[in-house]
Amino acid sequence: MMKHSVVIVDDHTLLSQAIESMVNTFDKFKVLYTCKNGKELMGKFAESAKFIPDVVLMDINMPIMNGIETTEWITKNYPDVSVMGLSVEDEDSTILKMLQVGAIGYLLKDTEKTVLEKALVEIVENGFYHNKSVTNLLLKSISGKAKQEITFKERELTFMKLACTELTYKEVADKMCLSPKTIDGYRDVLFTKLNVKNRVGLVMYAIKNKIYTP
Amino acid sequence: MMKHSVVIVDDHTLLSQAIESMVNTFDKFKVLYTCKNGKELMGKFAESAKFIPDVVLMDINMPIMNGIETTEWITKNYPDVSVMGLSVEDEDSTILKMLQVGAIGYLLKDTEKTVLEKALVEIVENGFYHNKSVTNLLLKSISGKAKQEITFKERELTFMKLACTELTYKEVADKMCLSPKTIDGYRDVLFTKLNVKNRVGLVMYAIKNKIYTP
DNA sequence: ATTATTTTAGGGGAAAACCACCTTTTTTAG
DNA sequence: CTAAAAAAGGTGGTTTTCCCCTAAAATAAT
Repeated sequence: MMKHSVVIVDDHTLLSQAIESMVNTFDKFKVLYTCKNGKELMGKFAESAKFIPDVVLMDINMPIMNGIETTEWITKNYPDVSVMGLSVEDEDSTILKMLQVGAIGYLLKDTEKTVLEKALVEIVENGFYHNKSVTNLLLKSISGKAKQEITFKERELTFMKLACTELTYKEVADKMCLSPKTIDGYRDVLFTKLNVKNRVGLVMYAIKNKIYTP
Repeated sequence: MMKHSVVIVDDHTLLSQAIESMVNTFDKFKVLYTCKNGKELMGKFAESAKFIPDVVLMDINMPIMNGIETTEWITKNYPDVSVMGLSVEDEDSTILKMLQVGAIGYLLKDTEKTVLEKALVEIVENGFYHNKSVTNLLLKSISGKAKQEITFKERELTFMKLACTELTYKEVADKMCLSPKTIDGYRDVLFTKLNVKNRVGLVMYAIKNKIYTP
């Protein structure tokens, strides 16, 4: 029997190679190659049809081109390739986003070896894999409990980043070449929009949502 | 030839099992078992002498009992066991701390498979492994450039954590059953000690140093 | 061209945060 | 037992933040 081909995308070389070793112990699967980011994967795909696998195991947190963008690109241009998300974080919004852009399954990094194998088998045989947490998440999402996206204007993002520093609002206004009163306005809008009470709340929101990275 | 035994400690099951698969492909090494945290490892060591390996591959960021504490315990009680740190983060202070408590080497998670194998070989043959970044770090440390530890009292830590919330200092004082003026004092001491100008600076310090986790 | 809408800006006031300096109590160490 | 250090509390003041409300200017839509 022909083994199914797998490609692993993860910026941590050791991890991707370790997962490679593991996948290679599975009966029905073999690793074609590994990549450090989405860009590298795009290059491979373009290079030759031989480099297009059955399944991609995709880490979410990568520099250069992250898992979500890359997954979107794959499912759009190579709909026959199944993408499975792989991440240490189990934030609802991240998982949902992956599924929205076409990932066919999602695994947290602290799952058992056998679970990964079963997931891979299900993907190539049934075309999908959902573990319980994803199912629960989907249910939550459908029943409308998953919070809707909050979007920000460019200026608001700039302001938020500066609010995460030791600058006073007056100094922030200087940096942005605006009147302090305008900054006052941005702050008030964001406080309402994000439902926070003060600057610390704003800072926490920015960090939790990766608008500002400490 | 007898293979050297390796134990992997990492809270992410998939990763530890993946690394297990990889190590098992090395000629001279085989994995005895894997653990999810330091506590589990202590249990194993106590259970039977058969569970004491030649080398421990230790992740730093773990719940329950972290890599540093665990390493300290191992080197103190089982000096014949070599511990090698393994982490995604390359913060100077973390690596130094690992070496201080007796780790015999340190690898970032984005190293090549062959590097890991070479490191393991060096450890069992020469008794140590140092890659270039660790060497540089040691040089920096010796030349006194590595910043000295700042320590905190229990109260200060509690205060810092509460300062990272949307509570006002008055509310923080209530929570800690202290006068607002005492809180004022804590704040002033910390501002000076950490060289920050305002509450946002304090919050950032707490997050960067994992005193508060968002 | 005339509405909307968004962006920017401002006044005034209350609360919170910040800062410098001082006193008392409790702990710790010699 | 006592000197020193650390912790806790206090005065009084300045600056910053926060919040309500209004409005000109720029942009987009009809």
